[in-house]
Amino acid sequence: MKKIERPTLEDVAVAAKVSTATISRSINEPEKVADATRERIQTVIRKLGYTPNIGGRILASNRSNTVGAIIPTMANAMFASGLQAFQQELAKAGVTLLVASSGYNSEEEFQQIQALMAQGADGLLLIGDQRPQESIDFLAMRNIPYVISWCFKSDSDRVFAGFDNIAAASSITRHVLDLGHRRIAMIAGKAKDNDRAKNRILGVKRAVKSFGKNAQLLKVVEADYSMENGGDAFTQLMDSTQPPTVIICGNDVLAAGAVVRAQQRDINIPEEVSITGFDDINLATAVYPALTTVRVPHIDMGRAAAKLLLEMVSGKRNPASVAFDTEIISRQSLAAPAFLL
Amino acid sequence: MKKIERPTLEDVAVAAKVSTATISRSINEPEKVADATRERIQTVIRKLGYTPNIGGRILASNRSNTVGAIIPTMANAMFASGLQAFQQELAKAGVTLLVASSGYNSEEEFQQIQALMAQGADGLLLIGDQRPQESIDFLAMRNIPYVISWCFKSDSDRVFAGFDNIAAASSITRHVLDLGHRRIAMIAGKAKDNDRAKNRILGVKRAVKSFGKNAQLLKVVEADYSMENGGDAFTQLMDSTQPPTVIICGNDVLAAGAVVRAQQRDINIPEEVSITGFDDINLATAVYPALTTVRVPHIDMGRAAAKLLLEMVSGKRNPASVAFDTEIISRQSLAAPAFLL
DNA sequence: TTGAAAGCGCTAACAT
DNA sequence: ATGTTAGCGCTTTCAA
Repeated sequence: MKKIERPTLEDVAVAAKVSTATISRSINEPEKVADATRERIQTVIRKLGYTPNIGGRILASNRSNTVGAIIPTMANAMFASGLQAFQQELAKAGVTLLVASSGYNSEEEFQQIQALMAQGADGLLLIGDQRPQESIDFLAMRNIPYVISWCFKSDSDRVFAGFDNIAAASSITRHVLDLGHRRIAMIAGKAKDNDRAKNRILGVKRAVKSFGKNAQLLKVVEADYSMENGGDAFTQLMDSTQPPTVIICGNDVLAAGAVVRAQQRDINIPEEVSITGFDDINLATAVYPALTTVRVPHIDMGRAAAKLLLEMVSGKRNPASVAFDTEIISRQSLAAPAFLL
Repeated sequence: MKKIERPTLEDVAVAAKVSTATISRSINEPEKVADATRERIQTVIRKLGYTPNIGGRILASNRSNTVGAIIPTMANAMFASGLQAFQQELAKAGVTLLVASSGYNSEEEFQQIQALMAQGADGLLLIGDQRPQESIDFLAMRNIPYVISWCFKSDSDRVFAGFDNIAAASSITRHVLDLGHRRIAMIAGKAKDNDRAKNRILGVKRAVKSFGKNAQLLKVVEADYSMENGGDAFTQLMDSTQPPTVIICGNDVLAAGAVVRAQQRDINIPEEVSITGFDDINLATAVYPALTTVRVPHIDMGRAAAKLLLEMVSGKRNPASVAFDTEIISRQSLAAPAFLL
């Protein structure tokens, strides 16, 4: 079987008896081509099975119609639905998505930034606002547009599509305090290289502090995001000499792990200790009792990030960052502390 | 601030006083360049901040070093960790990943196949072996290598990195029968456009049938993958005049939904009815009681798929498909039926 | 081991 | 509305 040569613009041009420029136009700016011509070209394209060579296109237009996303991990549901929304929004604009994962590691993220840029990404989606100067400088030097999601800063020249982690963590903490809890503990994500984890800790600390002397944050345990680790942290907290009446978790995976462990150890939630989550993923409603948690607008963030990035890629200078509200979803894992009941 | 022109191979060549060909070689086939020359070139490259223009590279080499993956959805954990493994394996080979989602819809998948190929993907990862002839022909016509994951066929010219859904479903069904269950129901994924769902149903049917007259598959309810739908299907099944003693679910999300619903309705699992899952994702251990389920080798599949695809992209004709075993993970949602206890 | 040079297929500025 | 044409930056023979 002979290898069939792939048709080029030139072939189409010859067959349709027009110039290559007209073919190019009829593909990229159809409205600039006469209807009759366009239809004739369409027919020829279909007959020849022509598809543009992406290399030629990128080379000539200096645009790849591709953007990259670097997320900490795809292995849990946390980023998945936001990423999906991001991709779908891009697809509408004919832009495709390159993905890479950093494993919550700044060095690895830097590698992936370079890799995606080397692949010609026109823009980048990054998670969180904490990265080494090296990465920031690199992005600036290469002048590539990027938007940051999962966090928000108002006083920054960077562009965000996210929410205020400090405020969100403070609000769930205040909610917990309002219910009467005074002895609070936290199971947080590892704060290293992770400003979301860091800020959630900060938010809890601030809310407790500003509540006054009566309330205290007994302990903050940091753990990598997994149910197992959440369970271990729970054990550690409950076995301490002064156990908390509520445990605020930096994420639903950790919280779910804590709830499951409580069950195994026959500790009643929320009677003996309350637990709260963060993110509102599937897991939150799977555990028993279901998690009271902070709902994060995954889908909206993904969509907004895509829109912003698309604008920036097509030349808009400094689009306004967008901040989303979070919402406390009340379920059964949180109640007033026992001594009040 | 003046826009700095991005340096090209030519610039590097001039600065290093060699030809562009040598620079190109020192990047792509370093061993073919004298050590001294290579080092000199390296220095210049760093000084100028040179990075290759991807368009030029693709155009000249006719290779994009990019592969695409089209998965039904990123919005649940099912495909996430396999995709992550796939990407990481690719990254080792300097290949980047384009992703798109099809929403379990063949037509949409076809669109995405075209989109990713138009973006120059050198190869494709597809989920499942069921797609319209249109898609198959298109892939064949364009002669693009692709591997199929999440299922397996031995008598096919396509390349698979997956497992046998029929066998896996049969094995959990036999396990259930061995425990003494005779009245079985199933909550399956929607079979349309989804051969994994279809084959899992088939596997259950076959195992029940070959067990003989005593056992019967009362009913198969199809539902889109969500906990809510799983719960609704559970209700429907339990409210029927002849409720089952065990419900085999086509996926952990559906099973988790069923377990949660049982809790809400105060139906004891596994005393009143047993439930089994499929996939072994996080959710399986979050619900109470934890799901007895079929473990699918997500990570291994992702890795194997990447290796196969990489081979095919670099010219290997027909690498051997790889089949993985699944494993039944026993937890607490499955027990012998009440009348045997 | 290195260099010269011919494209790769497309877009976009300009001309008509 | 359409055509002409000059590159875009790189890889890859072929020759030296």
